Amino acid sequence: MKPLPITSWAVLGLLSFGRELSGYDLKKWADQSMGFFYWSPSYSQIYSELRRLESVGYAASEEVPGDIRAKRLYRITPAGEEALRDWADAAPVEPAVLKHGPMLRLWLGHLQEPARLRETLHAHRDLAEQRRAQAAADVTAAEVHPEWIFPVLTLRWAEQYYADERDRMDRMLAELDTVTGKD
Amino acid sequence: MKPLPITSWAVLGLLSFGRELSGYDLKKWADQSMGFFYWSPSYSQIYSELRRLESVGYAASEEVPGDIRAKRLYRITPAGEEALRDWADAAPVEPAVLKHGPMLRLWLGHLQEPARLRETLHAHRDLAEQRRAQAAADVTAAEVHPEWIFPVLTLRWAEQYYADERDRMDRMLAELDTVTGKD
DNA sequence: CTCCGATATGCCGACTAGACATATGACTAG
DNA sequence: CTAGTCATATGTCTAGTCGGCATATCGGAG
Repeated sequence: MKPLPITSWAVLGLLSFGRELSGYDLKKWADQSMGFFYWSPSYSQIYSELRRLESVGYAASEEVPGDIRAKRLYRITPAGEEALRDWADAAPVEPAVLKHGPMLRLWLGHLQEPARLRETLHAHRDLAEQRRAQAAADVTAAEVHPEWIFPVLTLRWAEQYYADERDRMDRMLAELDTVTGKD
Repeated sequence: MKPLPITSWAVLGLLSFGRELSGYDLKKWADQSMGFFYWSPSYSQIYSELRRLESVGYAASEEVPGDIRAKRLYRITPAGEEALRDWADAAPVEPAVLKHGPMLRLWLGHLQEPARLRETLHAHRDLAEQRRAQAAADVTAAEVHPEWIFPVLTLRWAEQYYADERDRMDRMLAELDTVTGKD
């Protein structure tokens, strides 16, 4: 019995809030609730993780005939809940990993027109502000549910994270002006 | 002729500073200089990227008999430099992606002892401070070379990034205390 | 009336990480 | 003095992951 990858536990974690979800629901909800601080696994990934979780007995599913087309709803099993708790308790926490495309571009700044570079960084700054606003709105919507306290904490964190990101970009743009002489 | 993945351009970018480097050198230098804001491609990845870059004519190499064992030094070709410039100018910049393990743990906070969770977040806080200090030291070492201005800008950004990360963790730990009643 | 987007699932190819394999000299702990 | 570990240097192999495409149907926009 080999250890499961983190993605498996993340998907099982989505199920651990007690709702029955289809693969499609799961993806949408993952994008919304974990998307601010963690990756968004692709649909294909989610569907194959669900099959794996079911095969090891951590999840169970049933076919539900829908209006448009049938779907399969998954729920966590008691065995799955126990395994998830054990994992959260014992597994080492890997450090945060960042893949920052705009910074990579800045690092290669000697290859580009300063004006073009500034455009790129400015677009990133605006995106950060959009995400901050979205996180702020999600906090407001979620904090009325006391059982979502931990997701709310991460949303508050995300709001600050994207505010910081926006402010760093503003400072970086100003610094870039002094370096390239505003040309 | 299909487009190359970003990693190819990142490796070519490492060569664009004009030095001749072995795959081993490249990995070490990538860890040091881009590691703060971008992933660190594995050795296997780097070696296969170098072979690909040479096969499309963007890099050239020569065998150098070393003291201990021979090594192969790569350099960028004029065609590679032009292709890299075109890429930097034209390719869309993908948004930054974060994979934040400690936040994932907080999101699943209902599964864990509050004390254990606090340990995890505190360890992450200390790691952020370490990285901030390292980035600050690298800024000092690199800013004496005027041709490294863009890498220096990204290092200054990284110093602020990890300072912000540290401060957010401090605030999050305080907030967690009020939520879980310091138990 | 046709095209597009949302629902819902899944395959396939390409990309990526990480463990391991190999070879050797230099340091270092018992 | 000798075994173990580290650094150099390159590479194979497995498993994990992403993104594009395929499929099917319904409702709304133009």
